[in-house]
Amino acid sequence: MSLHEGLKPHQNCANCPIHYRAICAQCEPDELRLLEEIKYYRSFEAGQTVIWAGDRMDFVASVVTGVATLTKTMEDGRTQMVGLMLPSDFVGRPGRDTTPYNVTAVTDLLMCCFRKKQFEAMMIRTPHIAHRLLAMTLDELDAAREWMLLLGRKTAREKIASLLAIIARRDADLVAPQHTRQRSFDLPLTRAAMADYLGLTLETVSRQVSALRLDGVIVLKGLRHIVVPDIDRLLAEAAAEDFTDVQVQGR
Amino acid sequence: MSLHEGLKPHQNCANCPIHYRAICAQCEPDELRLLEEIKYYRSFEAGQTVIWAGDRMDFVASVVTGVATLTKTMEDGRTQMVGLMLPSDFVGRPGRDTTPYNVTAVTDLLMCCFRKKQFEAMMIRTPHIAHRLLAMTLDELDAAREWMLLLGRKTAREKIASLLAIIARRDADLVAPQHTRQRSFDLPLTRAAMADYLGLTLETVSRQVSALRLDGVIVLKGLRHIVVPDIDRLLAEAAAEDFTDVQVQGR
DNA sequence: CCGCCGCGTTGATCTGGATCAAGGCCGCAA
DNA sequence: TTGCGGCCTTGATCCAGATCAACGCGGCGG
Repeated sequence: MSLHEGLKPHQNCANCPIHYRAICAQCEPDELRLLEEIKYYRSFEAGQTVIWAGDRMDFVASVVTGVATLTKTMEDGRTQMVGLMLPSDFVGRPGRDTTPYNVTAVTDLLMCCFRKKQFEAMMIRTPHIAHRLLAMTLDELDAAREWMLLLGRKTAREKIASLLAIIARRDADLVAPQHTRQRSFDLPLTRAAMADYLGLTLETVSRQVSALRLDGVIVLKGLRHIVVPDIDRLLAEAAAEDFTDVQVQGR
Repeated sequence: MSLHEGLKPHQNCANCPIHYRAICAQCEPDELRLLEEIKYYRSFEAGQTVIWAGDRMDFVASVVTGVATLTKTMEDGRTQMVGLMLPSDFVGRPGRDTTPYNVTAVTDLLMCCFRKKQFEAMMIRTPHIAHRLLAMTLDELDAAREWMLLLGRKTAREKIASLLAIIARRDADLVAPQHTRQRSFDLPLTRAAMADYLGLTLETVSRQVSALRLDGVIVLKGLRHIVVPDIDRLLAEAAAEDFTDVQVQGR
């Protein structure tokens, strides 16, 4: 699918696939019209870097389609993913002009951007945007803290199961809610990216994915498509007591 | 020091020790007067739980003096600290009525509280508060992401050094800025709490603290008071390239 | 004075995941 | 067709940190 084909359908915010959960979700029609005037789209190919840590960032943006990651890297090369940005997530920080992490497109990526200056001005005029940004930031903070529990205390197997559960859920949210226990989705990450996410090595990721497959928790169709026969089983493997609750009330 | 002695001096927000960096930092005098009317103090003794994960939380609060922790616990008892709240930090989430983590006083603790309902009403009327809360939440998110790097990729020794560096910095911020390389501070956490913070066991914490002491990176005066002869040496041990930058621009 | 308890240290051993190494699969370009 | 590069898997070995265990120290209540 070409990226340019993706552009046209969303010129109008009203048909935008992420409108109901993005930064603009609470905007009134007139506010939306203002946003529509200043927005512009940027697309990135899989693997491209959107912005480097420490660089000047003069825009903020919503992920429209595709997946981006935020990563931190130490001088010696150790890297840790600190954010997985899926459609509707918001990237950038009003009131600061450099990013503290790399932003990378891991799949082809379409972003809805606003010049930071203009966006900041909007924020002051339209409280709905500031309000929505606060709510989204608080959600991100909760997610980051959940992730800290994962990084600090979960086993490799639990980490893998948790990641799969998160992606399965976010994927399910985008389409109709499902009432069966079966889920299936495409894994947007390489083994190396999963390792960076989970604080593991890619070998360990590979081994644990194999183990979950051998134990029947997941079924692989090709390398990247995953079928989960029983989502509850996966959640149990993730040791995620309160996943359902937290995520549901989250957004 | 009795907790009640602590109450009187801050009845007036203007003399409050955390006023310049807490949620109320950007308030105009008239806004401050409104806050002053609805605020109330609560104090907790070291070890007391402020609120349990999942419980209804009908207030939000600033830490005035003392230290509190946010922790998450799995059914099998594994626990991970997900927030270390020092004076001026803000606890609670407007727009949600339960906490997803335990809040515990690790030292004697004084909090400046607001009923959530009233606070939410204030937020709508006074944009300075909403604005400040957004900035503080974004800072928290950055700190959480820094912490994720620590949990996912740092060695035990680096973790300890990082924690000591964070506390040394926050402590230094509260008093006059220091231009010597030497720092000293009281460690407000037990070995077990440090372990929960860092995703380690308390034995490993104990061993690594000893190792840093034997290597001359830190000097212990009693169990809890720590002298850092050369803060740059400690930062190097923490593998914290950008600590200074990030924290300075942070608040 | 004794015994207990909370907190910390230190030692011995074990193990989950890292590291090092080899090879498989697939798409693509020459 | 061959060769190559990206991605993934699997095996062998190693080691940082967990686990299990013992003990030290100071405060406190009997």
